[in-house]
Amino acid sequence: MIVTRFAPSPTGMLHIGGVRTALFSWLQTRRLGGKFILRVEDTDRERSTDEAVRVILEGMKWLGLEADEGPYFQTARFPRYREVIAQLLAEGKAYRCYCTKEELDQLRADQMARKEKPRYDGRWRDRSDSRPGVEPVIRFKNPLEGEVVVHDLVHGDVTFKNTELDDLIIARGDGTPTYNFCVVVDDMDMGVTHVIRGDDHLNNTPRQINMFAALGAKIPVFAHVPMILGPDGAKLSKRHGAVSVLQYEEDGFLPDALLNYLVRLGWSHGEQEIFTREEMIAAFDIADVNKAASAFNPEKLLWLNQQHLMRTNPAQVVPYLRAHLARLGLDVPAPDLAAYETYLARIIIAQRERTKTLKEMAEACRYFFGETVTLDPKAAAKHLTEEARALLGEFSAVLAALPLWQAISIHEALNAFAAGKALGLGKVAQPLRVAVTGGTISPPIDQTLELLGRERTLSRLAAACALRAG
RNA sequence: GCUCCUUUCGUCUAGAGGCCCAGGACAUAGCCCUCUCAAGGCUGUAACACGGGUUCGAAUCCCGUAAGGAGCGCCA
Repeated sequence: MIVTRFAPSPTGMLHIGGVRTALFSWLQTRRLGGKFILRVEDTDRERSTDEAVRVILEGMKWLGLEADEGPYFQTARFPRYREVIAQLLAEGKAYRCYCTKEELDQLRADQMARKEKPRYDGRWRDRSDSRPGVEPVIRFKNPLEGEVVVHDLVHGDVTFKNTELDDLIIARGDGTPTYNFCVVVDDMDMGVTHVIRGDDHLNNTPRQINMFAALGAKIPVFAHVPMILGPDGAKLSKRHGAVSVLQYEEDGFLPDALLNYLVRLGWSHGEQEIFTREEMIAAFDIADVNKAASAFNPEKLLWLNQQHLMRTNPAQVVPYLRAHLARLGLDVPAPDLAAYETYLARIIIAQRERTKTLKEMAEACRYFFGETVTLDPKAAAKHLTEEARALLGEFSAVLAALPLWQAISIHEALNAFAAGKALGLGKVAQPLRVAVTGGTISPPIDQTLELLGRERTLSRLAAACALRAG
């Protein structure tokens, strides 16, 4: 069985870069029935925030990337790390280093001056004495020679020389463990078989492999996925894209659309652009992921969101639309909840091909709620002219007499009415639209009227006709 | 500076030596459809970073160069 994990650090907001890594890990386990673990790497207690943890948990839930295990918190595992450190120390695979920060800074500065790669020189590696007044850090004894080969599913084999690696710190002066060490212990303890993470970690991997080896653990398979760049090709920043994943919920995106967009960054399956969750699961393989970073393209996300809006069963969209209507104070369920939701589903069908997000859709739906409607002054001035209002007055009598209140019959009545007046359809439909929706944009007028119902249609027409009458 | 990674239309990508004077998608331009806005359909503009090799033949293999990125922390 394959085991993957998503291990975000709650020092910044979970954004789409992290989400895509999570998605890749999750997908890789779904097809083959593996296990997906969520682990919060919160060892940096200074910079970790509760808010960031909340975003991770809520974001993953919103996206439906539910973990099979966890969330684990590294801060809860400190005793275990201490235990492993003691073991390494006892086995001579780690040692205490009494260097002060000043000493290390000096060492680095000297090396830089000599144009060398800055690294710890191992000066305490073979000492067994101590230095009073200095709380020692614990360093891992990295092999001095040989090579480490990272077998990477996206990059292939990447070779590092051990001479390029130094003895990294695995526990700070205060005894707390550091990232590179915790990851190894966790991945070992949790039986992680596939480490899928951003390629900014590729350089850390050889050290981690050496630690896995020192602990006698099985070395997992790695897959370092490329980063996501901002639309301008620069590193993702707060100005574009590096916002909390929950922002996308607020902006009106469907989780599946966001996931679909992200899965296509660095991965493809023939010429297919639109994937349901199930299709992604069936087609995805981490080994097919590209090596190069890709830029985030908000337009394509928008397009995909609409595609999903148009293809998803309206009943499934209803709860999402309701959340956005609620934000506008428009979600007032009728006593008959089922009827209300059916009504919303019909609205969704009418609106989905002209709105790209749920937020837009909710805003475009204002005139479907409430009795009256506010007229857009410009639209009214242009379309509700005196003769237009006369037409509307006449036509409303036709509507009032219509035996069946259905789009088809409304459509026929409208056609006949316009033909009778020798007018183009637009000459009647557009004033009608303005009178009844307040603006110039809506679904086809027959559908709009059907959804509005006869009562509201007639009262709004009457209101429009009464407008500045005389 | 050193080590590692990356490089096909503006963007996401297809392409694993001849099927490619490079295909699809978003965006963009034009046309069609049309009661508005859309959606949809059709057509167009647009790319193999550069330089050397290898080969009958290279986007695909090799070597350089350039440009980006990452790591080199008692951050994760």
